[in-house]
Amino acid sequence: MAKKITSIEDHSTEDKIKAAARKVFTQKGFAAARTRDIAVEAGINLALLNYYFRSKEKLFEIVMGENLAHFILGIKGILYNESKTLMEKVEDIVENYIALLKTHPDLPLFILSEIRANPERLASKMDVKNILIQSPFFKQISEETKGKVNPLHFLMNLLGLTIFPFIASPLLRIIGDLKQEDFDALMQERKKMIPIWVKAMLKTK
Amino acid sequence: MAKKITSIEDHSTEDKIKAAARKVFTQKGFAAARTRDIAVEAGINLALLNYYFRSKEKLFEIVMGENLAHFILGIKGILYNESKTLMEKVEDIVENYIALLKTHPDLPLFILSEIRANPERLASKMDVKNILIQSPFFKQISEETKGKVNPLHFLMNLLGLTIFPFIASPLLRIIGDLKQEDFDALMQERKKMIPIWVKAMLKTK
DNA sequence: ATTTGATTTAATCATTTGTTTAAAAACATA
DNA sequence: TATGTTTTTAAACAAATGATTAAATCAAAT
Repeated sequence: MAKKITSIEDHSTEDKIKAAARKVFTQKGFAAARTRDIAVEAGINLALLNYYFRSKEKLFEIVMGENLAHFILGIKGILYNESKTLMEKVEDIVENYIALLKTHPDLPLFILSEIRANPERLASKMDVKNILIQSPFFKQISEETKGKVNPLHFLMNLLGLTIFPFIASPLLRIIGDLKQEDFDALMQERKKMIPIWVKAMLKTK
Repeated sequence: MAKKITSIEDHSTEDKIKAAARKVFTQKGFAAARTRDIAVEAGINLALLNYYFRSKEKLFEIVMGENLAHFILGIKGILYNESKTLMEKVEDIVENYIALLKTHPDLPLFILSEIRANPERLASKMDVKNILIQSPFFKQISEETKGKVNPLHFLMNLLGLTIFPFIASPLLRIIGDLKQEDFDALMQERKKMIPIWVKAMLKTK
């Protein structure tokens, strides 16, 4: 197989291809992405793509895996922190995701689209489930709300408030006549507001 | 051009193709959808697709247009109702969308994915913007909250809470070990809860 | 310097896929 | 029935696209 000695150098051919693939796949999705686009973006010969990663499919699996890890494992540290309250973790999660999505806005739509297009691909990553439900964070939702709130509702609310605006940003930007910087400013406001809103929601009922 | 007299009959070839196209496009997206898949789904000869609708692109435009109309114009009546309060309209919108998405769960992801893939296609539908911001609903947000709430935040919250769970349903169903009926039940609960949550959020400064 | 293995290139292949064509079949009308 | 029109079919085409091949180049080791 292909092996690179230049692990210090981040501009190895392999890494250039992977970076280009991440960009093209994430922007256009698997089906619309052309291996030739990836090659051009990486500035390499088309055949090198297959030389280093056997196939478009294999390359995609790698990019998708890293994207998923970036997205989900990124908050694992927060979920498993033993010394913070539920609301402190909410603040951390919101802050983490809004920062991440500012630089990688089309990560959520990419992940969710590809899961819909190919649900079985996710099956192998089902440990996602355990990472979440076994976390102290998940227990805290039940405990600190004394069972009055379904943890799934809590999760949907938190993620819906945080992630949805990025997914719908093209529409929202048209509706609100927003430049990129205006949109970013709105998201910064949400960093502060979402924890407050979530707290208010918890007090109902 | 192709014209059908059998407007009573909903099983004209043209309608069969359109129905099949809606199904395949909405499920797989434009790029991954194969004209042959559509033909098989419709039970017609492949060439008929081009006979009735010049091209895959043209057929897609029609399906997308109808999907968009279904999704956005569907709530126009609610937005422009002159006799209901803001919160009554929130209830109506939530009810409308949860009912719609129960039968058409992949409508939002389809629309948002294709807008991302091809933003200029939406440009023509920019009246979406005016339909919204000129509506009594939009004015009510400012009035009934005395300018304390940015209408865009209000909109993101309402739609995020309502629509996001459907977009993320494959992940949520894995996390929560939910059968389709369990998920539907959760969404029914949200019908009642979201207006309550939104009201609580409005009270926070 | 030569050899050896890894990397890169240009060219080509095989398949998929949107579309077209030409003829057949079905239909309507006189 | 005869005639013209619409609809349907089977076959084929051309372009796009993922993948492969064989030769060239490069780098390191002997």
